[in-house]
Amino acid sequence: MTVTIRDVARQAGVSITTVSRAFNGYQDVSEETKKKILQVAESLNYRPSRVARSLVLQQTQSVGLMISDFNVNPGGHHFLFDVIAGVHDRLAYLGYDITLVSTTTARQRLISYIDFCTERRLEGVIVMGMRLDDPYMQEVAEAKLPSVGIDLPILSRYCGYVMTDNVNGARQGVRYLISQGHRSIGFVNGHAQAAVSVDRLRGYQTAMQEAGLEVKEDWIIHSNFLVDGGETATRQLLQNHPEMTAIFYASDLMAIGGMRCIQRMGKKVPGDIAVLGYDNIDLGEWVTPMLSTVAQKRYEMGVAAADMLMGMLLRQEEPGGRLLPPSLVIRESS
Amino acid sequence: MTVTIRDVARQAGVSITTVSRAFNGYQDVSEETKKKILQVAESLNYRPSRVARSLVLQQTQSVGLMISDFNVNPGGHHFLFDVIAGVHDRLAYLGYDITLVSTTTARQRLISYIDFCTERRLEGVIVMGMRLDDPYMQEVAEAKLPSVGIDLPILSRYCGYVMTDNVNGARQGVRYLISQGHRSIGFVNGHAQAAVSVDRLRGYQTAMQEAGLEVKEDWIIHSNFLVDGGETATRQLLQNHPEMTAIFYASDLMAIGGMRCIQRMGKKVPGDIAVLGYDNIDLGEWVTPMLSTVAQKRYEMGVAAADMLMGMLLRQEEPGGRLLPPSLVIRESS
DNA sequence: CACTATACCCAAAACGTTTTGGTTTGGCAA
DNA sequence: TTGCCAAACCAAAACGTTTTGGGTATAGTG
Repeated sequence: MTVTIRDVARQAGVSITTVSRAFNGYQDVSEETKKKILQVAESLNYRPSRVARSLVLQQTQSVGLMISDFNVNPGGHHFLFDVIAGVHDRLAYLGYDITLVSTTTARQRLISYIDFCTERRLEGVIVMGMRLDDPYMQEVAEAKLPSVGIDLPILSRYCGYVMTDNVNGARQGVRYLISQGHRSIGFVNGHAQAAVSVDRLRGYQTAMQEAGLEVKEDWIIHSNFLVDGGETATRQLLQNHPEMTAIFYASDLMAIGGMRCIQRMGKKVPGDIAVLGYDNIDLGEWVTPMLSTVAQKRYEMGVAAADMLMGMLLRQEEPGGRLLPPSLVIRESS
Repeated sequence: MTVTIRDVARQAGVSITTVSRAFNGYQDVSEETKKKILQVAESLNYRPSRVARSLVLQQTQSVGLMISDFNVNPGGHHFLFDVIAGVHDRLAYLGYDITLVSTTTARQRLISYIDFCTERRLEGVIVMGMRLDDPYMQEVAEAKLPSVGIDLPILSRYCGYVMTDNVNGARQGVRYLISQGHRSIGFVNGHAQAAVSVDRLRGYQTAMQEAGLEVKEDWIIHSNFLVDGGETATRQLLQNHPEMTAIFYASDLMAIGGMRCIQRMGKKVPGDIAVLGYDNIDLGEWVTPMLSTVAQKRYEMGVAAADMLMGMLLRQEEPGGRLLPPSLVIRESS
């Protein structure tokens, strides 16, 4: 059926050792036989089997890409897609394969994360989209398998992470709003089970305190990162606190929902209420007014995560926590 | 290092044959020894190696997911992410693994699609995001490897496809505009190298002709599926044809760009110009006015593609062309 | 001529499974 | 006793590679 190294060897009149060595660029095979072998291989359409290779080499050159709750992650694509692209490009460039892993049921029975990975002999894993209260969290953190989390600050012997410097991102954002003269600044945060929410909250608090402004608990609302959540949170904020002149959102999606709500209430953005988002998704440029936001480098996060994992795998580097700098992009909404 | 079936066998005092058979649910191993084996395996943390298994079984239980131009596909996430989720969920459910494949350079040298897949012994491939003029197209079509394209109508002995019924989608959409009294209806299509563009154009033409309306060539513009493309195309259309009262777009992104343009020109949607998009991306609900659109079932497309591929693999079914029904969702923009 | 160095090549073992074609054991009927 | 059967187990081959530890010429050197 499939053509093997043995077929090539027979056809070329050499041993399989020689074929193998010819293919792997060893020096102890003459130019002549090498040419012959390559030519025979070509004519037979021979492709070396990675699985046989993996078996004997005891390494698969492949890592898992774990995306939590793939199917029930509305709006997740705005963030995750670019990260995946970054991870993919970097790993593919280094010759590593990517296998998709999910936390959801496979074959109807729940298979443990670590079982899945060791059965496939994955050499490492990149984890994304996971909540802090996800039951798999523990497993990932404790596994003796090199892994790096994206927006998931777990650090251990085998486990590093990459995320945007959310404390500073939020801090810079709020600081900008303050610099524009705002004093009553609301904050619509994401849900508390996202690591980023914790940091962004701290950034907000820090910026307010640094400016000598009081941090009022009921200026802060936890929502869901999505447009509708931003809308309802905004309504609540504005009804209870008419003095508010600016709102900072922990995601662009919520900010877009917020702008919509504000405009529906007959107020102007940024005239009456300034709006600042977080993420810099493509659509921020296309809403009216154009959304100001704290930008995350999503593709670069993927690349950084891949690099960290490769560092562990290839050069036994220690995992760490890598923070990528955010940047402020001011458009029209603030 | 890693614990193998041999370790389990030794520790349990049986042969590796018996361990294997115990694990695979054969009947000729007594309850007692089976219990013993399972217990030993548990205590040793034994996990059978899929790679050894693949080698002897001559099947990997894994398929490729090929995403064309992963990194240079702005806006692609709106469509591709959900499809990927569908493909993933279905295949994971059936116990198949997914390996990411891209058309881009791996290890700096261009590796052929078919080489990539056979080296890894992938059993099939699902291809998405590919243009008709992609150099890989030919290769996919001619490969003796079961594959199904998404929005890529190539049909051969080994190659099927899944797409939305774009002819009817466009036809229904335009028909709706006509039913609302519009007679001068522009069409902003995607680029001609996308299979869907061909079909949507035909749908537009059909609907116009069925209503006895003339199809004017310069009412039709080919653009790029993206917001900015929609914006410029709209400006062009409206400047040259002030009589136009409705525009149909081949993507929601372009429709959103179009609405922005129309509003910038001081006209009202849908009062002056009615707008109808295509895709039903999440943001259509959150622009003002809310976007009317032809909805595609993205997740279901992924599931259908996975199902077709599995049908070929598991039950030797013939590949075919599966068309999923679109549906009209009318909101405020038309 | 004997010895050594070099260039080229190869047999066999190993990787961790599955499966084939057995063997062994004990029980039971004739 | 013998023969037969079923239940429980196993040795060995196979899957397609890589690598180790050689071997055999040929050419060069003293």
